[in-house]
Amino acid sequence: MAKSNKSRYAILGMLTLIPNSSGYDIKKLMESSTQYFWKETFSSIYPVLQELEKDGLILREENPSKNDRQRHLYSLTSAGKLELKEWLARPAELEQSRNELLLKLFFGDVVLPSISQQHLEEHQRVLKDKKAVFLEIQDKLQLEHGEEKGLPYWLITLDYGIRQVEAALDWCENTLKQLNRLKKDM
Amino acid sequence: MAKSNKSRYAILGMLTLIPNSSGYDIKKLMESSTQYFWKETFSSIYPVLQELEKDGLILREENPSKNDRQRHLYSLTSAGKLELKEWLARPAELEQSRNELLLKLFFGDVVLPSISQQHLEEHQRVLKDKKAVFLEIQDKLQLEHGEEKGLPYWLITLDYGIRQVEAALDWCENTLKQLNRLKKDM
DNA sequence: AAGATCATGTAAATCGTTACATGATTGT
DNA sequence: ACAATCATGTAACGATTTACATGATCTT
Repeated sequence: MAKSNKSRYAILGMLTLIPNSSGYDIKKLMESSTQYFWKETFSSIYPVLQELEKDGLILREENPSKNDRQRHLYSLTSAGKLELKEWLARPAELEQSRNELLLKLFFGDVVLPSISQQHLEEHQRVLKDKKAVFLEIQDKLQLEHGEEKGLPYWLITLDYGIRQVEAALDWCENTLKQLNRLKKDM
Repeated sequence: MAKSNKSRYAILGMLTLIPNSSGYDIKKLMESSTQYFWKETFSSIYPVLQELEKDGLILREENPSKNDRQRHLYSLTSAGKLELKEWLARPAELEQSRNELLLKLFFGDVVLPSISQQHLEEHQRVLKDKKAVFLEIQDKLQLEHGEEKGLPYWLITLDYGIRQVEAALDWCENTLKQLNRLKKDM
């Protein structure tokens, strides 16, 4: 029995969006779509593709066109599509990750407020960039993929990212003000 | 040279909040404070405590009071406090984690909208509970720790959690409406 | 007496990332 | 020619979680 590896489903899913694709293609697609909530490295993609083929969930094209380089092109089998659907129907587990910024702020009392402020300002910059990127993607998606049936779902995940970033930006601003007040009271 | 293990700093930090504490105490404190953005298991805490002691960053109390059980009580050394402060001054790395819910929604087109709705409704329930817990902690912190100098910093990290949860709840509500519209258009 | 929880630790499994290794093809 | 990037993979490492192992103490 194969590992209950979630990379498997991410890869199966990507192959529904771009059938007849290589590991390389899958990586590129993830980079331009799910990157901020799901990504894979080549080191995980290639072994998983081999596994999925062995399990009969995907099929490797035998005869790629002559002038195509040494690309291994895969497509979902019906068993693969079924497995994907079954996973989609199962409840999602939420794994909360560590947040080093919050940990540093939590111990903020141990150092000067200006240190916490610097962390926040840096975070603010990162968030602003992130938001700008999200908004660009939002525009591009609507312009270039307005026809595709998946669009509403892609926009939903983007919207999540935008809202989280906006909330974090509000928090940064508010927190920076608070830290200024703390400084004055010292 | 020891690993650049971030657990080390989390544990050093906890020992500034509750000096003369055991691994068990540290775990309990994390559970009631940093749990939602940072937690450790016993299996990581005990080895790290041994390492930190070996590195001279914490000191194990030699003579715990007679009737205290086999507890190992640790406190920061000045070298430990310095190391903590140095880490606090360094920029925080942000590790974004995977989000299985978003991945499932991203592939929402492959299944019926009602499946995505179910995921969202379940998520909504979890978020509401989480928010309620956060608000309780907020009250409790202000009532029971109103005097402590660390309080503003603890509240800052809580505020982050509350704002993120609220933004996620807004997103859930909005997304559920959208999915209803999608259903009608089918 | 029994169950909860206090208390510390090791071993194994798992998972993901980084480094390594190789080579073809395309664009300038 | 040369750089970029296309393209596929393996090996090693590191970090975290789960399982295992043990036993004391407190509460009812």
